Amino acid sequence: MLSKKTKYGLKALSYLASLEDRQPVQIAEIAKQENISQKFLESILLTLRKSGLLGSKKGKGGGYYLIKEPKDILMTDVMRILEGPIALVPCVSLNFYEKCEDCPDEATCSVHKLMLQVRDSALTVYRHNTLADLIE
Amino acid sequence: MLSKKTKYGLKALSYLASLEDRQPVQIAEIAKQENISQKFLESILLTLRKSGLLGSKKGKGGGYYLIKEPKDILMTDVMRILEGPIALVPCVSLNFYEKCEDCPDEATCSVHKLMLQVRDSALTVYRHNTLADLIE
DNA sequence: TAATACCCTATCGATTTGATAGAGTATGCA
DNA sequence: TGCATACTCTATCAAATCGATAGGGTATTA
Repeated sequence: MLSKKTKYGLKALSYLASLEDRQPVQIAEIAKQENISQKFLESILLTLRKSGLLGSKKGKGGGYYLIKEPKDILMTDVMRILEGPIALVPCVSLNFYEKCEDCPDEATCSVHKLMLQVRDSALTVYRHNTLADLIE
Repeated sequence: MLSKKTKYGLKALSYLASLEDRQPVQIAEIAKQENISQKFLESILLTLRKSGLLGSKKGKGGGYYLIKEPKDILMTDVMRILEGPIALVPCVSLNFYEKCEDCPDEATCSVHKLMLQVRDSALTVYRHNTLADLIE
């Protein structure tokens, strides 16, 4: 299941991308437009800023804004920042690899075999979608 | 993330499929061979039996066995039984559909759009894999 | 009839999730 | 300068979920 964090993060990014200019937008505006708890959204936007997808401006007239153009923001990056690993098990993860404790041999593991295919299929989707594609 | 329940369930099914005959196999044997907590596995096998994938025999010489041939057991069915919805959000689920509370319009929702593609890519994988494919 | 092995319910600690509260700090403008 | 604005950060919390375990019940077979 997709976490609310990821869902809200995607919606917030889409909202920013849908605006014509790249002026700072207040948290309150995004929260209201997208039906998101403002405080929760606050922490999500902070994550996105720290990871380099968003910029922020403090004080009056401040807010959050996209640093890159929507067409240059890949879903692979967004998903890894918000949701974490794209793989369903650590032993097939490219960026978060971990060996299974219980599994003696990955090469013959049926779960490994299946999850490798699932990961690749998901990666293909995320690599072919930018933020711009989502708001068309 | 894939739950341990699904992971163990897949391993147990693969173990049964890898055996030559279809005689009942005791929980203890599967648990030992696949490094799974026996009690936990017990509840998983019970789920698989209730859903029709496994049969069981009580008493001495009893155990669990596959009802269908491995090549006739689709991963779509296995995953739905063990893990639940294949979709990452209920609003794109075929078998567990639910409307999002916060989302005013699915047709224009960016999350919906992306998750629809992810679901389809996962479904394609699960539909093209049977239990027999996993143990090759 | 006794041993075996599945059946079922209950419980429990740990973790995660989604949300909230509140104080701190930088900025812009009058 | 001083104040209002709006992001920043930490702490907390209830609820849900997960993985695991315990223990007794019941059907079957040798």
